[in-house]
Amino acid sequence: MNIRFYNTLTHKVEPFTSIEPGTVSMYNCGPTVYDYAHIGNFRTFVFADVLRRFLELAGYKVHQVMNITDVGHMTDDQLADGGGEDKMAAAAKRLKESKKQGVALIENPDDPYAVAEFFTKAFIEDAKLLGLKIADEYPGQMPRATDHVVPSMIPMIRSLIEKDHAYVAEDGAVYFSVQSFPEYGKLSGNSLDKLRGGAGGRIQDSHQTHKRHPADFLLWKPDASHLMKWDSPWGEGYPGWHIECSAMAKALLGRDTIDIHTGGEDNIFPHHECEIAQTCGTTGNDRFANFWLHSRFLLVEGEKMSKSKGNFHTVRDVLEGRVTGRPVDPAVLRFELLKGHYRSNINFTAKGLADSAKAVRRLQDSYAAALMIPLASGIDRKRFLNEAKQIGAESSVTTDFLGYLGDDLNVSGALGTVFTWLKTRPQLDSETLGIFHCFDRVLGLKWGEATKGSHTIADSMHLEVGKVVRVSLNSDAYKQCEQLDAARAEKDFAKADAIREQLIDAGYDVKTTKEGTVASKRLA
RNA sequence: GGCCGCGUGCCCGAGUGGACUAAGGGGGCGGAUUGCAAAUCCGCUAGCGUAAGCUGACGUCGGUUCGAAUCCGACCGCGGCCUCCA
Repeated sequence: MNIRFYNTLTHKVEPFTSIEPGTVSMYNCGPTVYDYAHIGNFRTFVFADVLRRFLELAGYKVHQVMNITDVGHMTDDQLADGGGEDKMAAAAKRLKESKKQGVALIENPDDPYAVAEFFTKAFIEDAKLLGLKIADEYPGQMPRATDHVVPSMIPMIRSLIEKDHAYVAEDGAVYFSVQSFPEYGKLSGNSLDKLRGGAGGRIQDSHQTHKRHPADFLLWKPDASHLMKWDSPWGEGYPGWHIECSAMAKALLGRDTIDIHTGGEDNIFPHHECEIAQTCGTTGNDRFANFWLHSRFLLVEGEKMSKSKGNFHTVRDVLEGRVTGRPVDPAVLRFELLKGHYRSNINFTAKGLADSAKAVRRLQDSYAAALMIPLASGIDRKRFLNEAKQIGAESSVTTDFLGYLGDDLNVSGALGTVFTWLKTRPQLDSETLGIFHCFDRVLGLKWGEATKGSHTIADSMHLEVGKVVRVSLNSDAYKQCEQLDAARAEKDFAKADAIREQLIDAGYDVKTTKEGTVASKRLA
């Protein structure tokens, strides 16, 4: 199929082809683990996940790597070139605060490795809830930077020095020399003479004096006082902020040039620019990644997300109901984060979340109905599912869906085909089930699993099954549904309404169908 | 100061030169159904008109074109970057 992506490197939409036919190597800039991940982080991670899933549905084998940044690094915005407070130290401080308040999240907050481990675990939990496939490949495909300092980063730094792309300055630190790499600036559209040093207000003059060029960036900082430190030919210290991705991409993907590299828009400069310089400086190739894809930022209720504005939400805040006052199903948050185009800012709103909940409910109910076919008709379930997958993948509906995704990952357009198709009231057969299956392979809303713990019926699309199907997986709610039906049959409406209220209070959406009452877990 | 992305109807969000008479979702309104709801289904949801139809409308103003939401220019607005940040 034809696939096109907007490539930040070339500033245009280009046809996508992989280096090796049939496989795609992809590196995603991953989380820092000094705190819980927020919804803006996950906007970018969900984007990367949808990209991977799309490529898989399109027939590629995808080698995906997402790093976990667990090296301390400085935290003070004004003191970026060394100095300032260590991020791990800041995280430790926060953990101690919570310990004082009686919540001991971790045994020893002064152990940076323990802090990193704690937030890594939290991240993987969040990632699994939100359906990131890469989380199932942890730790294999999700390397931790601390594991790669000695085997991958130090050799790469040494190689850059040998090839005169890096130098040891008077202060003992190792810097990459941007002037040794003429392509520096190509990705972001910057040029060395136009870059206004310090315009971002984050660098300190005293650290600039040892560099040959103001834009030279740190590869190794000797610093015995740093919380996390390693032995190196340049003294005990820690690696620069950009080297980990270059080193781990090479180590885990096993190639000098990869197909796709992704990240948030803030990574374009300097992070990805520096990665290109480092990798190409080592390999001598002119490309690190053939395609650079960047997602735009998420806004909250139309404004930038910031702690001072009080609109800074972690994934947990949203899921546990601290944002909207009600728990939110992870599938709803995922839908909210993926429904817009990755190259537009998305606006996270309470209303949008409610919209998404409605959409997810419709999809889940419809899919659940299709899943009931073998149950309703007594067909062998496994055989039926396999057959359905095959037929679904060949359907023109699936082709349309893929067509939109192939056009620079147009998820909104693809969702349009989903709902347009649903409107046609598809027959409840193996093709329909197969189409749903294909949709969800990309959307990742776990429709099948979501139906667990709720009741559902096979005719929610008003299709011909000829048999009542009501599944009971949560016995309490199911019993209440039966009691409600009995009360209605006896025309004891007061009792029926009371039971309905109970179910609603317990967090269920209650609907009445010809076949009886159905309660399903409220999504948001 | 420089570089980059975006701006669509009540809201979200596709569309990127002619079939746009702007997909799809949400909300709203009317109807079917219901003990009542919810869900579901049908219709409507810029203005005028009984209607056929006419006129608007894609940040603003210009331009290119037989034809522009779509291309070009300027401007306005939003977002990102100019050494930690998705």
